[in-house]
Amino acid sequence: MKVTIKDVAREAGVSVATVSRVLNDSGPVSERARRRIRETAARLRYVPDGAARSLSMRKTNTLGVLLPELYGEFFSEVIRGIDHTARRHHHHLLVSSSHSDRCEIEAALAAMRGRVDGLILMSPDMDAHTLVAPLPESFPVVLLNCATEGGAADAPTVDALTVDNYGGAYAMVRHLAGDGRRVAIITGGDENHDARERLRGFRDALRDAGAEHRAAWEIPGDFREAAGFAAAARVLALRPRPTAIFAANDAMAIGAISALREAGVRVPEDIAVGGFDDIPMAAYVSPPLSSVHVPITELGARAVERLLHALEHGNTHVRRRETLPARLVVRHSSGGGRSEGSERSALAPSAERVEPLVRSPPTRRRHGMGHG
Amino acid sequence: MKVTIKDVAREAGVSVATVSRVLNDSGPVSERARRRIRETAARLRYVPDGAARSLSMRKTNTLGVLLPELYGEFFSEVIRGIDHTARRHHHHLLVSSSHSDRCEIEAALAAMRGRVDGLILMSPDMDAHTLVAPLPESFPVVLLNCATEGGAADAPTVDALTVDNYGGAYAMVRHLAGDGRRVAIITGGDENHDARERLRGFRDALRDAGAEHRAAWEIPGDFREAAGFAAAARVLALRPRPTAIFAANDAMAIGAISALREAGVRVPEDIAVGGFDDIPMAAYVSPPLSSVHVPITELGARAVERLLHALEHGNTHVRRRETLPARLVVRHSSGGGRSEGSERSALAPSAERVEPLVRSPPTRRRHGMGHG
DNA sequence: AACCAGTGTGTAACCGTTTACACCGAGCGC
DNA sequence: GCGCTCGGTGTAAACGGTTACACACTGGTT
Repeated sequence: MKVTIKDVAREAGVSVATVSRVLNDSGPVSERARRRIRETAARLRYVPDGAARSLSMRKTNTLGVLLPELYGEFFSEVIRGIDHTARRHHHHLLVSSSHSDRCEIEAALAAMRGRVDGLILMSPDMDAHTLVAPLPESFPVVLLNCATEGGAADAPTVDALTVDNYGGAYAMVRHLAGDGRRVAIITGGDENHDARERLRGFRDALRDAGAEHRAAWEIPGDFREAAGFAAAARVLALRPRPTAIFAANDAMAIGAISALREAGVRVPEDIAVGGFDDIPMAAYVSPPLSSVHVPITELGARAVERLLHALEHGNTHVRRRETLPARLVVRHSSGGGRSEGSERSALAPSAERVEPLVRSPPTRRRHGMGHG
Repeated sequence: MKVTIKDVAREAGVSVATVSRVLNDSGPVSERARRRIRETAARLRYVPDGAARSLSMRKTNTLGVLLPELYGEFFSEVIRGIDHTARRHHHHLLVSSSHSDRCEIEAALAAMRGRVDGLILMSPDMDAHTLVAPLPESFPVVLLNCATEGGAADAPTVDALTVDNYGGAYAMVRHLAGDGRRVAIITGGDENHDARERLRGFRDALRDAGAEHRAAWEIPGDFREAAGFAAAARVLALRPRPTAIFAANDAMAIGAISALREAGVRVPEDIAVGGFDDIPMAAYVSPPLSSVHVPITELGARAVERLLHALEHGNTHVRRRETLPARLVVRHSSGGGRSEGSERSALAPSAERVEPLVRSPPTRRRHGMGHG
């Protein structure tokens, strides 16, 4: 069928060991043989078989990536960070989407056995510990945005990375409540770890701000635009009516703004709106959406670095849980920035106020949209 | 180290062959042995090794996917279609990004040998035939949006899928020129296959419409937002000034609209703008952007189906080149749809006119943006 | 009684690599 | 001349599965 190392060896008049040594630069080979083998391999178009190599070396140079989905602005950016870092370290990516389904995750995990050296797992809807428990102790795993119940907080049993959902939500809600507004939240579901943390930040911020807080102001959502639309309608029916809405992600915030606009409610004059994630579209909607910027790409990049580190040290390193900072980005939907009519405001995020650091948004966006 | 099939066999008091037969449902095994093996395998948490399996069966159940990038609205949607279809057929995905660099592509191709059963390759910037030429004849490949110079048009040497760049551009330019407008184009680069086809559609549409056409009205771009911004400035300096701009993709169209707005030029009254791709953001910018909708997700899905078909038939099937239709979507930036101020127009694509079919945009978007 | 079909099982070859080990010269100090 | 190291090479055993083949046993035909 295909041309194997034996074909090359026979053709070049040497043994397979010598061919292997030349191709991997392992062990001494005479210059003459070296040249002839190189030439033969090129002529025969020989390419070593990955599966055989992996089996023999017990190393695949491949990282498994298991995300809830593979598309959408959020996951896309995660993958970007993962891909970029992995390829820099000459590793391949075996990706799969779990659809947050326990069976699918378990199946994917089983299927990856022997095909990957380590795993990056993102599963915000499920307890990750029970998922990775069946895996052998020596198998390196990095968790992304997962609830990690097991182990003490300062000595986790598995590596984990999170963005600062709590802190970001806290900052946003303090900002929204700052003008004496009554703040409602559209949540992201009870099962979701990110959603729970953001809700916790919301509650603590209101408490610390001395602002009023009612259970009815916590409207359930599911991270999708439609939920934001529906939830905003419910907010409008509340008495006293909240004067600010914190949506647990940007998609729901955008849905909420749609609903408010249809109802003739002005944003931000009547009701201010804030989101979470700072997806690229946030700066483009009208009015430009205040949000919490999370370093999504960096999250993926750091995950790969941690995984490779574990690989190098035989997974004997000390496990850590790391939280990446989130930054408040104030645009017009919460009263900051420039008014809607002026110049590029709806199209370019030139008028945003960022805390505490200044970001440079156009670069990222300009690269992200083109194709080909 | 890990638990292998031999461990299971020893523990269950049978031979490896029997264990293998049970786990794969191949060949007859007594009910008693079957039960004991199942129980033992579960107790030992045995999971077969993928690499060993691939090597032995000469089948990996994995598809290679090589794209210019892995992120951004466009590629993200392609991956979505690929992932969804592949997992439905129980195949895994080994993905890689090429950055349109010849060396990287060749390296990735080599690395995939023995790890994948077939390949989906998207490389709009490069002649794909010279890329896949080194691959063995028996290795199935599906090209996406590639220039395929080799072979007669009706008997291509390799499977290929494209979207109707020419037809979509043609429809858009006929639409823009319909009101007697002078249409300029912002191109996507000479090397890019998609860009070339869209330029061809532009030229033919102007010719068929009997509209004026000048070489100076073809402004070079590169598919990125910044290029659209710069190109629009150049358009404004032309005399007579064009009254419509066809940007070869949406990212450049959005950049162009920014530039026009900064210059105080009204869109669409003074200059109408049309894009290409219909990325999710297109309906959200202000004014909502007319574009050409391409079935990106379906492109990925079809590619997988073609690949699996080739796999089933030992790659002996007859190669085909297929073109997926593109649809004109008229929104306000080209004079269609509702005016900017009314209701949800800037936020929801409720006011768009679609030809020839009606699409249902909210569904896709609502799923695409959330995370978790 | 010889034959055959069919079921259940084990042995061993094979998939395409890497690599431990053995071996053989050559060069060199003693 | 003897033992040494050391560069260069080949042989064969892994790696962890699948599977062709042989074989044993059972029960029903001829």
